[in-house]
Amino acid sequence: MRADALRGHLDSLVLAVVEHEPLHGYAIIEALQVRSGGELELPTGTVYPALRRLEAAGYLTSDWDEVGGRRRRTYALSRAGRKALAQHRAEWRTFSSVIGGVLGEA
Amino acid sequence: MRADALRGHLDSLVLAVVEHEPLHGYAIIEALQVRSGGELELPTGTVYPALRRLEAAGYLTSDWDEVGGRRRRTYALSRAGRKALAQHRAEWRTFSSVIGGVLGEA
DNA sequence: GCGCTATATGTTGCTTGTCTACATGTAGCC
DNA sequence: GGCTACATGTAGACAAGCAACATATAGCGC
Repeated sequence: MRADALRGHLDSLVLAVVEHEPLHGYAIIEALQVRSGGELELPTGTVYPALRRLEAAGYLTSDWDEVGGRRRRTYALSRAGRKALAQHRAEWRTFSSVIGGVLGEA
Repeated sequence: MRADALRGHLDSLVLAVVEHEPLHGYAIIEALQVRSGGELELPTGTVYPALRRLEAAGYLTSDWDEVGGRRRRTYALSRAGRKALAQHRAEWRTFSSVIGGVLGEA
Protein backbone atom coordinates (compact mmCIF):
# COMPACT_ATOMS: atom_id res chain seq x y z
CA MET A 1 0.00 0.00 0.00
CA ARG A 2 1.40 3.34 -1.02
CA ALA A 3 2.61 5.59 1.74
CA ASP A 4 0.66 8.81 1.60
CA ALA A 5 -2.59 7.12 0.68
CA LEU A 6 -2.93 6.89 4.44
CA ARG A 7 -2.62 10.62 4.82
CA GLY A 8 -5.57 12.06 6.66
CA HIS A 9 -6.94 8.65 7.61
CA LEU A 10 -4.49 7.56 10.26
CA ASP A 11 -6.22 9.54 12.99
CA SER A 12 -9.45 7.68 12.39
CA LEU A 13 -7.68 4.35 12.60
CA VAL A 14 -5.97 5.17 15.86
CA LEU A 15 -9.16 6.42 17.44
CA ALA A 16 -11.01 3.29 16.30
CA VAL A 17 -8.42 0.98 17.77
CA VAL A 18 -8.61 2.45 21.27
CA GLU A 19 -12.37 2.68 21.17
CA HIS A 20 -13.12 -0.35 23.32
CA GLU A 21 -9.93 -0.60 25.38
CA PRO A 22 -7.12 1.80 26.19
CA LEU A 23 -3.82 0.79 24.63
CA HIS A 24 -0.23 2.00 24.70
CA GLY A 25 1.61 3.07 21.55
CA TYR A 26 3.40 -0.15 20.83
CA ALA A 27 0.19 -2.13 21.29
CA ILE A 28 -1.64 0.27 18.98
CA ILE A 29 0.89 -0.41 16.24
CA GLU A 30 0.42 -4.16 16.74
CA ALA A 31 -3.35 -3.87 16.87
CA LEU A 32 -3.41 -1.97 13.57
CA GLN A 33 -1.24 -4.61 12.03
CA VAL A 34 -3.49 -7.43 13.21
CA ARG A 35 -6.75 -5.67 12.39
CA SER A 36 -5.58 -4.86 8.86
CA GLY A 37 -4.53 -8.41 8.13
CA GLY A 38 -0.89 -7.36 8.03
CA GLU A 39 -1.38 -4.51 5.59
CA LEU A 40 -0.54 -1.76 8.04
CA GLU A 41 3.01 -1.86 9.34
CA LEU A 42 3.32 1.62 10.71
CA PRO A 43 6.69 2.94 11.86
CA THR A 44 7.02 4.56 15.27
CA GLY A 45 7.90 7.83 13.57
CA THR A 46 4.38 7.85 12.21
CA VAL A 47 2.38 6.62 15.16
CA TYR A 48 3.94 8.34 18.15
CA PRO A 49 3.66 11.85 16.72
CA ALA A 50 0.08 11.04 15.75
CA LEU A 51 -0.72 10.03 19.34
CA ARG A 52 0.70 13.26 20.69
CA ARG A 53 -1.25 15.18 18.09
CA LEU A 54 -4.47 13.46 19.02
CA GLU A 55 -3.87 14.05 22.69
CA ALA A 56 -3.11 17.72 22.05
CA ALA A 57 -6.38 17.92 20.12
CA GLY A 58 -8.19 16.53 23.14
CA TYR A 59 -9.26 13.27 21.53
CA LEU A 60 -7.04 11.05 23.63
CA THR A 61 -5.96 11.07 27.25
CA SER A 62 -2.81 9.34 28.42
CA ASP A 63 -1.46 7.82 31.62
CA TRP A 64 1.88 6.34 32.47
CA ASP A 65 2.04 2.92 33.99
CA GLU A 66 4.72 0.32 34.46
CA VAL A 67 4.43 -3.32 33.49
CA GLY A 68 7.32 -5.71 34.06
CA GLY A 69 9.81 -2.90 34.54
CA ARG A 70 8.81 -1.20 31.30
CA ARG A 71 7.23 2.20 31.12
CA ARG A 72 4.10 2.49 29.03
CA ARG A 73 1.99 5.43 28.10
CA THR A 74 -1.54 4.20 27.80
CA TYR A 75 -3.98 6.14 25.65
CA ALA A 76 -7.72 6.21 26.11
CA LEU A 77 -10.47 7.76 24.03
CA SER A 78 -11.95 10.94 25.51
CA ARG A 79 -15.53 12.04 25.11
CA ALA A 80 -14.45 14.44 22.37
CA GLY A 81 -12.49 11.60 20.80
CA ARG A 82 -15.56 9.43 20.70
CA LYS A 83 -17.43 12.20 18.97
CA ALA A 84 -14.57 12.76 16.53
CA LEU A 85 -14.49 9.07 15.75
CA ALA A 86 -18.15 9.06 14.83
CA GLN A 87 -17.51 12.08 12.64
CA HIS A 88 -14.54 10.39 11.00
CA ARG A 89 -16.59 7.30 10.28
CA ALA A 90 -19.25 9.39 8.56
CA GLU A 91 -16.58 11.22 6.57
CA TRP A 92 -15.01 7.94 5.59
CA ARG A 93 -18.29 6.67 4.22
CA THR A 94 -18.62 9.78 2.07
CA PHE A 95 -15.01 9.74 0.99
CA SER A 96 -15.09 6.06 0.17
CA SER A 97 -18.22 6.34 -1.92
CA VAL A 98 -16.95 9.43 -3.75
CA ILE A 99 -13.63 7.88 -4.70
CA GLY A 100 -15.21 4.54 -5.49
CA GLY A 101 -17.81 6.29 -7.59
CA VAL A 102 -15.39 8.36 -9.62
CA LEU A 103 -13.00 5.47 -10.02
CA GLY A 104 -15.80 3.24 -11.17
CA GLU A 105 -14.93 -0.30 -12.02
CA ALA A 106 -16.20 -0.31 -15.57
CA MET B 1 -14.52 16.59 2.84
CA ARG B 2 -11.19 17.24 4.48
CA ALA B 3 -8.40 18.31 2.16
CA ASP B 4 -5.56 15.91 2.73
CA ALA B 5 -7.80 12.88 2.83
CA LEU B 6 -7.49 13.18 -0.91
CA ARG B 7 -3.74 12.98 -0.74
CA GLY B 8 -2.44 10.12 -2.80
CA HIS B 9 -5.82 9.46 -4.42
CA LEU B 10 -6.13 12.42 -6.75
CA ASP B 11 -3.94 10.83 -9.40
CA SER B 12 -6.28 7.87 -9.65
CA LEU B 13 -9.26 10.15 -10.03
CA VAL B 14 -7.68 12.18 -12.80
CA LEU B 15 -6.62 9.09 -14.70
CA ALA B 16 -10.11 7.63 -14.36
CA VAL B 17 -11.78 10.75 -15.67
CA VAL B 18 -9.78 10.84 -18.90
CA GLU B 19 -10.07 7.12 -19.42
CA HIS B 20 -12.76 7.19 -22.08
CA GLU B 21 -12.22 10.64 -23.57
CA PRO B 22 -9.35 13.13 -23.51
CA LEU B 23 -10.16 16.29 -21.58
CA HIS B 24 -8.49 19.60 -20.87
CA GLY B 25 -7.74 20.78 -17.34
CA TYR B 26 -10.76 22.93 -16.79
CA ALA B 27 -13.04 20.18 -18.08
CA ILE B 28 -11.34 17.68 -15.78
CA ILE B 29 -12.14 19.84 -12.78
CA GLU B 30 -15.76 20.05 -13.89
CA ALA B 31 -15.97 16.33 -14.63
CA LEU B 32 -14.69 15.48 -11.15
CA GLN B 33 -17.24 17.81 -9.65
CA VAL B 34 -20.07 16.23 -11.59
CA ARG B 35 -18.95 12.64 -11.10
CA SER B 36 -18.58 13.13 -7.35
CA GLY B 37 -22.02 14.60 -6.96
CA GLY B 38 -20.54 17.97 -6.08
CA GLU B 39 -18.23 16.69 -3.36
CA LEU B 40 -15.02 17.45 -5.23
CA GLU B 41 -14.43 21.13 -5.89
CA LEU B 42 -10.76 21.09 -6.69
CA PRO B 43 -8.83 24.35 -7.05
CA THR B 44 -6.67 24.90 -10.10
CA GLY B 45 -3.62 25.01 -7.84
CA THR B 46 -4.27 21.37 -7.09
CA VAL B 47 -5.25 20.03 -10.48
CA TYR B 48 -2.85 21.72 -12.87
CA PRO B 49 0.28 20.66 -11.00
CA ALA B 50 -1.16 17.15 -10.77
CA LEU B 51 -1.64 17.06 -14.53
CA ARG B 52 1.94 18.13 -15.14
CA ARG B 53 3.12 15.53 -12.66
CA LEU B 54 1.15 12.78 -14.38
CA GLU B 55 2.45 13.84 -17.75
CA ALA B 56 6.02 13.89 -16.47
CA ALA B 57 5.45 10.38 -15.12
CA GLY B 58 4.36 9.29 -18.57
CA TYR B 59 0.76 8.52 -17.65
CA LEU B 60 -0.75 11.35 -19.65
CA THR B 61 0.04 12.94 -22.97
CA SER B 62 -1.02 16.47 -23.84
CA ASP B 63 -1.77 18.48 -26.93
CA TRP B 64 -2.63 22.12 -27.39
CA ASP B 65 -5.68 23.03 -29.37
CA GLU B 66 -7.79 26.13 -29.75
CA VAL B 67 -11.55 26.28 -29.42
CA GLY B 68 -13.39 29.54 -29.85
CA GLY B 69 -10.24 31.59 -29.48
CA ARG B 70 -9.28 29.89 -26.21
CA ARG B 71 -6.19 27.79 -25.79
CA ARG B 72 -6.69 24.39 -24.25
CA ARG B 73 -4.27 21.73 -23.26
CA THR B 74 -5.99 18.43 -23.77
CA TYR B 75 -4.78 15.42 -21.83
CA ALA B 76 -5.13 11.81 -22.90
CA LEU B 77 -4.33 8.58 -21.11
CA SER B 78 -1.19 6.86 -22.35
CA ARG B 79 -0.66 3.12 -22.42
CA ALA B 80 1.37 3.40 -19.21
CA GLY B 81 -1.40 5.52 -17.74
CA ARG B 82 -3.96 2.85 -18.50
CA LYS B 83 -1.81 0.33 -16.72
CA ALA B 84 -1.29 2.68 -13.79
CA LEU B 85 -5.03 3.23 -13.55
CA ALA B 86 -5.69 -0.49 -13.30
CA GLN B 87 -3.02 -0.68 -10.61
CA HIS B 88 -4.56 2.26 -8.75
CA ARG B 89 -7.96 0.64 -8.85
CA ALA B 90 -6.59 -2.54 -7.33
CA GLU B 91 -4.78 -0.53 -4.66
CA TRP B 92 -7.94 1.38 -3.92
CA ARG B 93 -9.87 -1.82 -3.33
CA THR B 94 -7.24 -2.98 -0.85
CA PHE B 95 -6.98 0.40 0.81
CA SER B 96 -10.69 0.81 1.09
CA SER B 97 -11.23 -2.61 2.61
CA VAL B 98 -8.34 -2.14 5.05
CA ILE B 99 -9.57 1.21 6.32
CA GLY B 100 -13.17 0.09 6.33
CA GLY B 101 -12.19 -3.03 8.20
CA VAL B 102 -10.19 -1.28 10.89
CA LEU B 103 -12.75 1.46 11.26
CA GLY B 104 -15.52 -1.08 11.60
CA GLU B 105 -18.99 0.19 12.16
CA ALA B 106 -19.72 -1.66 15.37
C1' DG C 1 29.47 -10.85 31.22
C1' DC C 2 28.16 -10.51 26.22
C1' DG C 3 25.20 -10.43 22.38
C1' DC C 4 20.77 -10.77 20.59
C1' DT C 5 15.77 -10.11 20.24
C1' DA C 6 11.48 -8.25 21.78
C1' DT C 7 9.34 -4.58 24.15
C1' DA C 8 8.71 0.40 24.63
C1' DT C 9 9.02 5.56 23.68
C1' DG C 10 10.50 9.30 21.34
C1' DT C 11 12.84 13.13 18.00
C1' DT C 12 15.00 15.24 13.74
C1' DG C 13 14.81 16.30 9.29
C1' DC C 14 13.25 15.11 4.54
C1' DT C 15 9.84 14.84 1.21
C1' DT C 16 5.71 15.50 -1.19
C1' DG C 17 1.06 16.85 -2.24
C1' DT C 18 -2.69 19.95 -1.47
C1' DC C 19 -4.13 24.56 -0.87
C1' DT C 20 -4.40 29.78 -0.93
C1' DA C 21 -3.43 33.56 -3.35
C1' DC C 22 -1.84 35.61 -7.16
C1' DA C 23 -1.13 36.41 -12.24
C1' DT C 24 -2.61 36.39 -17.08
C1' DG C 25 -5.62 36.32 -21.01
C1' DT C 26 -9.97 35.52 -24.17
C1' DA C 27 -15.17 35.51 -25.24
C1' DG C 28 -19.62 37.13 -24.66
C1' DC C 29 -23.09 39.86 -22.59
C1' DC C 30 -25.17 44.21 -20.93
C1' DG D 1 -16.31 49.58 -19.47
C1' DG D 2 -17.53 46.08 -16.26
C1' DC D 3 -18.94 41.58 -15.25
C1' DT D 4 -18.98 36.54 -15.66
C1' DA D 5 -17.46 32.28 -17.54
C1' DC D 6 -13.74 30.00 -19.61
C1' DA D 7 -8.86 28.64 -19.49
C1' DT D 8 -3.97 28.00 -17.82
C1' DG D 9 -0.56 28.48 -14.73
C1' DT D 10 2.99 29.67 -10.61
C1' DA D 11 4.92 30.75 -5.77
C1' DG D 12 4.93 29.88 -1.25
C1' DA D 13 2.87 27.93 3.00
C1' DC D 14 1.64 24.00 5.53
C1' DA D 15 1.07 19.42 7.26
C1' DA D 16 1.59 14.55 7.67
C1' DG D 17 3.95 10.39 6.98
C1' DC D 18 8.45 8.39 6.81
C1' DA D 19 13.47 6.85 7.45
C1' DA D 20 16.93 7.09 10.50
C1' DC D 21 18.53 7.73 14.74
C1' DA D 22 18.60 7.61 19.94
C1' DT D 23 17.58 5.47 24.35
C1' DA D 24 16.35 1.96 27.76
C1' DT D 25 14.59 -2.52 30.01
C1' DA D 26 13.67 -7.74 30.09
C1' DG D 27 14.84 -12.19 29.00
C1' DC D 28 17.24 -15.73 26.65
C1' DG D 29 21.37 -18.46 25.18
C1' DC D 30 26.13 -19.01 25.66
